[in-house]
Amino acid sequence: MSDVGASNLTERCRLAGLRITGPRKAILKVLEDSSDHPDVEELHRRVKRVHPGINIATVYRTLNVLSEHDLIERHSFDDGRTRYETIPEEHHDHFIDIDTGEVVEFVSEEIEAMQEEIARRHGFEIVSHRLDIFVRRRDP
Amino acid sequence: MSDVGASNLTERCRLAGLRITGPRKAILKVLEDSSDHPDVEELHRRVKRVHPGINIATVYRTLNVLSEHDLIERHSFDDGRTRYETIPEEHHDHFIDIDTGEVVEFVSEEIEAMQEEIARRHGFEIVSHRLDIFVRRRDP
DNA sequence: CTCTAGTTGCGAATGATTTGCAACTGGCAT
DNA sequence: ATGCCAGTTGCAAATCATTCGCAACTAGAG
Repeated sequence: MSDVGASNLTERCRLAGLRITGPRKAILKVLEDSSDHPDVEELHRRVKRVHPGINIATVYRTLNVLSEHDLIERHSFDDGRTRYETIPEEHHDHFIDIDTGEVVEFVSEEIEAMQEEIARRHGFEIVSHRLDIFVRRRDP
Repeated sequence: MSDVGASNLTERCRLAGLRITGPRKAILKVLEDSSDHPDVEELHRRVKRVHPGINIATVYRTLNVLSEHDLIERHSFDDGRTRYETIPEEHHDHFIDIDTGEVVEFVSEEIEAMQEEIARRHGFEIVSHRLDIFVRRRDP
């Protein structure tokens, strides 16, 4: 019962009609085990540890399929490459430390609520959003 | 006094120590005249109308120089290409209509304030941020 | 007017991501 | 179990956005 989450993403893939192949199992496992926001190259590196033969094109293709099915989330901060994370239980936003590149997640009900409010005023319905705050550590 | 803004960006370039060349004049003019958020290819297209011979590499280089000097702002929504806009008088965030691709700007003091608050709680100092809200028009 | 560091055009190089294609393989239907 | 076949994979080549090397220019300081 410790890795309930493990079957979760795989199960959702199955429900989405995706075939659970060897390479995919490996990719899904790595995604589930990653609590950070790795880019494709890093994911490929991690996946190779459990499924050595895998080609990076497969990683790209799988990530695309997964994100098209809303099973993972794609981010583009500002470093040129795309980064991924599993869809979090509850939505969150990001602090990006511009000195270290570290990513910290946070949630704010108030901000979310205010977004809804503003969107409504503009006649929009929110589909999704992203809030990335670029920060640096306060001088101690 | 109608196009005060026109000499503005050019002037700021001069102050930043940049040489105002023919190609640059053209690029600056296009940037000033653009109220949308064009990508490099689109900017190149527009610049060619006023300075036909210009190479896209020049556009790239100039945009990089400008944004390094904080004279324009670079955005990466989710379509893979980078888009630019002149630095707005006051900061704003974006609604992106996922059906049409249209970008609408908005400001919210409250959200800004709330971000400061949250960052402080996390021991961060905000350098900048971006809030992109992906929306669709409310059914009438 | 001269000189030179900053700029430009061009084409080739890069880096990230996609695609064509032939060989495989899950997993539903026998 | 067994066979079938659309979905998937590996590989290499292709594509896309962006950068770079370099020789030829040119603002604009002196």
